[in-house]
Amino acid sequence: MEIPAKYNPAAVEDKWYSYWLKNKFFHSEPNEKEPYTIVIPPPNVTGVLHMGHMLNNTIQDVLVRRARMKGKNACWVPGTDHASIATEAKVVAKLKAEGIEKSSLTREEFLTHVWEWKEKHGGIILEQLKKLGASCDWDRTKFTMDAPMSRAVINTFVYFYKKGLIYRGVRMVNWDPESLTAVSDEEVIHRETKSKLYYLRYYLSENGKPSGRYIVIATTRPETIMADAAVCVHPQDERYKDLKGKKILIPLIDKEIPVIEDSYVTMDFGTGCLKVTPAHDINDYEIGLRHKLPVLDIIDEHGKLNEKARILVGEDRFAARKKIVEMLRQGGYLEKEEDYISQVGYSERTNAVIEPRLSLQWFLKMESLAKKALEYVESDTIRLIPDKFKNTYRHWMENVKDWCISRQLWWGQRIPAYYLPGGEFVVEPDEETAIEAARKIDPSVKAEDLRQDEDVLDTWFSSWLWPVSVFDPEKPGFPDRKPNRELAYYYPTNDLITAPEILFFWVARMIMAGNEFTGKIPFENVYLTGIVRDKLGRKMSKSLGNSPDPIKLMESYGADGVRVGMLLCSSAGNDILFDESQVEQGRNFANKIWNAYRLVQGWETDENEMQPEYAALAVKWFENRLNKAIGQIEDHFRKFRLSDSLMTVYKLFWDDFCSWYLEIVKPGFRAKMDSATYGTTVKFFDSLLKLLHPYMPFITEELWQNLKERKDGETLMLERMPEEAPYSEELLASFDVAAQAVMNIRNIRQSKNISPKEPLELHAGLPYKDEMGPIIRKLANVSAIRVLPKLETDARGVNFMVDTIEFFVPLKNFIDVEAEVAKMKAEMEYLEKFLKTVNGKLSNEKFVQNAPAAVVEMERKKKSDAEMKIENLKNRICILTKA
RNA sequence: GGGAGCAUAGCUCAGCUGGUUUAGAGCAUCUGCCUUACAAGCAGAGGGUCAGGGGUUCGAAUCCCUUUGCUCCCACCA
Repeated sequence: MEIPAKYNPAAVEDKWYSYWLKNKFFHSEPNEKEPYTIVIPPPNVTGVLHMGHMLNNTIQDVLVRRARMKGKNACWVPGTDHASIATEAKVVAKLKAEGIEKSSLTREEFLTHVWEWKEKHGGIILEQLKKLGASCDWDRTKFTMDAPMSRAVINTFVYFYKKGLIYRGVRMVNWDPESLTAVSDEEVIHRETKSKLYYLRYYLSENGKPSGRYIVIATTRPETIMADAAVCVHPQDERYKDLKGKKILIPLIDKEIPVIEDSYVTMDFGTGCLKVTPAHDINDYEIGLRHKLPVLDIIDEHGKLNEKARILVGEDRFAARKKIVEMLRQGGYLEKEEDYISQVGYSERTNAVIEPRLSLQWFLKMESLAKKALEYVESDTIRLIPDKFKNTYRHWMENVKDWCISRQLWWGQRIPAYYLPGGEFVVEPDEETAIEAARKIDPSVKAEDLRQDEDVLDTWFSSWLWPVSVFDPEKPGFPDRKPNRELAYYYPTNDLITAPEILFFWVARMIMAGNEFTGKIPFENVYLTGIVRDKLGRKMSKSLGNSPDPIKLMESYGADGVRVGMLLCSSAGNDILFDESQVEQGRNFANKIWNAYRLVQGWETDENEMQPEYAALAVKWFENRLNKAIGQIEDHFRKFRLSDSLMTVYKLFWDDFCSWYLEIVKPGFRAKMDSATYGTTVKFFDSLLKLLHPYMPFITEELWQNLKERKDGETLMLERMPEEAPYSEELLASFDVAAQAVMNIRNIRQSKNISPKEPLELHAGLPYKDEMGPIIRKLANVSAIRVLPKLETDARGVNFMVDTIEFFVPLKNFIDVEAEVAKMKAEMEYLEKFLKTVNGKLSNEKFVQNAPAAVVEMERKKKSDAEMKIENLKNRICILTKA
């Protein structure tokens, strides 16, 4: 059968993926084997695949496939996250485009729309992962809002509430006026933003009327002055000593406020006077608490001024800022304005400027949870890879603040707090138990009197249960409950592959929840991938349009090619600068494998043919080479050096197998191959396909299926990975000498214009052992190798050295003596310099005394080798110049 | 403002406990080749003051200090 010269991934990938699915090769059930478990970091249910997912999931798939081939019961649990803010925002936008306002819908109506959207778009990303070859156990696919998963969330809320760790309180929260919800500290991104610092005159009050005297206050937020509760100066500030106990009037509205003293104020910033606005600034709020100042909230949930502001009511905060500046200017209150760069908080989800806002929220106390979570990482019970993230992890855990877990959204798990008409509330997993509990407070309460909290829980409050709840959703919330069979078998999971940006959002919290409910860690290793950037180092984003479409990429380069491209440039924790040329390299590698297969399968064998000597030697050498590489690969995996492991296989296949092994055993034109060599070659190919499979599942399955007759239901996926075996370093070294000789002879042919078809003779000096002679003869077309105790050279031929072995290739014609001598002189110069540094070391008594014996010995060998080489060159130059 | 990390070939990175390192790989570049598996290939070649400076040491890309330049994390001095 004619095989095309180029590998066509499209013809192969879908075929094998459905074969794997059909045979349920990805499916795992608890059994007597050792488990290997990964839970996927659940992507947003409405998301589409981006390059970050590609990297992340390729790594997971490599680890899972490899574990499976090492005989473990590998289980990779896939799923999606309901992502409350992101999903709700998307659906709100979609409804708006259809002319429907969220506010016109009831909660139930809105949720129906979201579920519809989820059914339609949810899972696109999972389908895309299949294109990548991800060997997830799809039968286990979970969604964070599946009924059992949601119940787990509710149960944990009730658990922590009853444990006293969840409380409700009025706090300054980060308010997102776009999505109309509070967000956690971690979801606020601070960016330097150009703004202005306004210097305003606040007049001293004389019986409620402005006196002639004023003080100047610097502010970036003049639109909040109506909410000022005081003016604050530093107690030690001499300039304002006489203001003590005085009253000040807020400009424009002439409201009287006190002057207070607090050491929070920095004397040398601005004017040393601070306006205190407890409702709209976190620090001011704290000052307000210390001085018992009234809190006047003048900005509503949309970021507009409300009627309490008295002026500019209904204006957006930014419009109001412009307008009030104008009013202040006209009123003579504006002393000056300066350009100013300040750190402004933006919502991670909507990019709206965060408004500090007082509101009633639910919080989880973190201190006790964080303690244990820190210990696990500090003691390396959980390993972070790379471990430089331990520092940031520690810093966060030591400075952890209570977690605001309520969100003013509808999409998510609704907080199971039920309010009685009297204002009291109970926290219970469902309405029935809530009524029972409520009746203990007020026996007359009826079911319809209870009102459930309107808010839902932060998405991370559900995803922190993920490694537990995907196996046993009944367990979270009940630490004493016996784990089910699945949890007992698969948990703790082995490796977690995720991005460092969610180390705190997610990883740390999974450790907390895992420990709380199972008493165990959720995973052993956390491999933190870098951010995928474009080749200019910019983060890939939709707005920049610098992110390639992963699906298109796979269509043009093949999934295997893309996987290889991603892996080659990704070391743990480093950002990866993505460039299509890397993917091209992956595709080229797939093509190389394809063509090696074409070569091997095209060979015809002859039972009666004897195995040539060169083939026997090549087999012996490659066996050793393979074993060495397997050891190196094992080592790389132990250290999570995935790109190095791939590079090792890459070179093993391309350089050692294709460029050397196959070239040696390749029979002459139209000749047949002996069946022993053929059989071994197929065996080697088989081993290589196994080593390659975790990185390149599709092409390897395709070739493995064709390499021999296979039965239906057989798969490379479940074959055993070749195992480490001893090898001989001497044998490999001996081959290297031969390989060097071959390369030198090829070089000579090229520079002297001698056809590869013309046989040459080779003379070798004494340290040479002719173990690999047949290989040199075959690859370099050498008719005979003469090993001579004393090499005799003349101007009719070229010499070269491999290590300290001298070779000579006699030629028919005289050579260009001048050029040859020049080359050797350059070589000699290099060696003499080298010798000088070595001699420098050896003549240094302190070195000889202090350095380890082995190091000194090494230097001595360097010295004698260099001396010997120089001697050889001298002789040769002497012979050539005399002749 | 505080903390952490990084800086090695044109690019992406190795270099692990200081000693086969006058520093390696892959890609890219250049020069030959459409040689009967592969031009998505083959055979060669060039390319580096290990960011700058100082120190420790017999010995430094590696350890310490410092300068510069990037990156990240934390922190709302209005």
